[in-house]
Amino acid sequence: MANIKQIAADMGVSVATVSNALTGKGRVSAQMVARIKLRASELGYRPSLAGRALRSGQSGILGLVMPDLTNPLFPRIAQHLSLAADNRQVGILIADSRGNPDEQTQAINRLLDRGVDGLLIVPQKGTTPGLQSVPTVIINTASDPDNTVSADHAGGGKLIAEHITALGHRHIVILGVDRVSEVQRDRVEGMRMGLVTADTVLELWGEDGMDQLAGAIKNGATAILTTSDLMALRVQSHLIRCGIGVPNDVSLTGFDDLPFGLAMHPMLTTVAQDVEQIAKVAIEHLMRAIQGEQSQEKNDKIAMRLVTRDSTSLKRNTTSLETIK
Amino acid sequence: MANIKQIAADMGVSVATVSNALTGKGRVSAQMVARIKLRASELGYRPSLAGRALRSGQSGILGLVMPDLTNPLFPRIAQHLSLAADNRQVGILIADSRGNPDEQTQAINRLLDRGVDGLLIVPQKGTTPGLQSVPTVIINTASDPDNTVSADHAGGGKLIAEHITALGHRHIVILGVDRVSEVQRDRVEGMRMGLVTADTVLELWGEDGMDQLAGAIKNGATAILTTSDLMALRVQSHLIRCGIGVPNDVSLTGFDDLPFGLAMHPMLTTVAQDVEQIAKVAIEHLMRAIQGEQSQEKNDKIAMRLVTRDSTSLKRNTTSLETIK
DNA sequence: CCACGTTGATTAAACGTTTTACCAACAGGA
DNA sequence: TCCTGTTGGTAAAACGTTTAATCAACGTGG
Repeated sequence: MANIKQIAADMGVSVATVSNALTGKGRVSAQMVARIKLRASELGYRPSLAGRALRSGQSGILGLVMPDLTNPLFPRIAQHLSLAADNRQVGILIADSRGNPDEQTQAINRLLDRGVDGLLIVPQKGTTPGLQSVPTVIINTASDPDNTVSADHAGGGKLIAEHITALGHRHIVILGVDRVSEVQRDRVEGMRMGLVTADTVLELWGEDGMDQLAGAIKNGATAILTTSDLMALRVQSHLIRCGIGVPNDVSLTGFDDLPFGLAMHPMLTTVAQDVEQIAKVAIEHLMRAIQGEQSQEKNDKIAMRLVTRDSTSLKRNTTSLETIK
Repeated sequence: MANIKQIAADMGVSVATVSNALTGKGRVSAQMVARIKLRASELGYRPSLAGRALRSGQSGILGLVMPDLTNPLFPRIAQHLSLAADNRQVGILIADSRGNPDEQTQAINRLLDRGVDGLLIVPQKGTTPGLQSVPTVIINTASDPDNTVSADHAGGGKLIAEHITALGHRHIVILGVDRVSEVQRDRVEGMRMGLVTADTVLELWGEDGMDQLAGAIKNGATAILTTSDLMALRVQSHLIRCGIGVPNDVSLTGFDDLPFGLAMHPMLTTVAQDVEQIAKVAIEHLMRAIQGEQSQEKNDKIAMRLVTRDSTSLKRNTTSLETIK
């Protein structure tokens, strides 16, 4: 627990000189800088962030507000945010908004109480946190007005739709999880853009949609595009029970590239968010805003990446189902 | 940005009195306390954590060190830790050890630099972080020497093994993921304890083990106990290809109760960690240690919970496989 | 020789809080 | 009346850092 005063006394020099030497500001002779730095590291000196924060008015800490754990991207985003923050010598304080908009604002307030310099918010489904007293970046909500960075969900939908049409499929089912989610709607929107060359596109939602699947396939659908890997897993289980094979009878895709997609058989074709890039850009924007520089582009969409695996294949001319018929 | 000095000036009173009134220490008349509290809330006063930290030497912040994202419990633990921390008015600063023991010590150092009052560490597989300069609690590693709180992995294994023997199964396969992981070994250990009444127990590990599965079943095994839900999913996919039905021909269990277990068909029987309790106990221990009280029990095992779903069933006298044979 | 710019370092204030020591006023008991 | 204890409050220091203002010393050009 060596402090600046001890180093100063130890070397017969003033505290200001030590501070200047260590931070590189002010005017100190080169050799004095060297001697001070040496002695400081010998003593294992660690500047007190509290002292610095008090003086500078900046805590060097960002607040991260995360929704409930239904978002399976949480750990990866947090991990990469933490990495990006480390590179810039700032810390990340987490808060949990527990699925509830009220808790979300409370979480934000707790972080503000702690004096964070800025906020990273992954908002609750459908909510748009208002303007805060510190610079803020919204993560991963599609069509938000203000400073937001997000995966290009629509682009991802288009990507996977183009993949499926390139394989020759012309009768497609889109299966969404939840209509209220803006993200889900964006994904579906993108899929439709990529399906302009398709003959029929059937859009289904949720549990009910699932039940109509077998019928749709009997009517000629050869590909199912879901808006979530979890949904894709459920569809696959469902199809097996109906005696429908993936990808032989019907191609199936997910969304988000969750780890279990690799454990499925066949392994799931899906589309992945570039969480690393999202985190990097988010921190960049936020730090720029904190340093008072206005960022030119208020809205940033990070491209998604197609992950081609085994659950999609070329459209066959005669499927086993047709022979059954 | 009202501070204590402004409130003091505003009310014609000294800063010490304001501080005493707001913190409840010192001697201030009841009515003065009321007046000061009122005025403070009117002005939207928020105490500066920096000032307080500097004076008290305590930051009110705990550091959380997490391993790479292969641990799917990360978000839930973090979430509940954050909740438990909120209740005690402390913040949680996250750091990522990125799968690498060197990075782990670096992450710890970064947190110490930030002046955290204590550390919560979920260690890398196989590593045991040394004694730190601040109170520390290790989370979720089984047989660690010091202050650790963890799920009772062995107990969980025993639980699921007893479930399977209660269903009448007598020829069991245990399938582990990775022999290096202490957690995995503990789970297997527990399973064996629950299988004392079984006739044959075959212990397999990893990819190779998977390949021997079909053979084992031909030889009469009727239940497969895995040490991870992910593994169970892969096994199920594998068995389907071999024409082996779950649970009709063979019962299957996972470990950890990950979300996708509900999306599988049949839904996966597994065993769940009580992460909420783990988080609560961990924070309790840590706060006690920070406040200088020695906790009596250095090691805490939190019971796991059996989640019975559809992938396990009563042992049939004649399975479809036997009729095939 | 003087005015002056530069270099290297110091002094002191400031950030917001907590806390110890002190003080004034007052009441009660002897 | 004097001693003592209590109550309600204040003054000032302390935590560790940064930084604006100041200063001494030392050439240097005029």
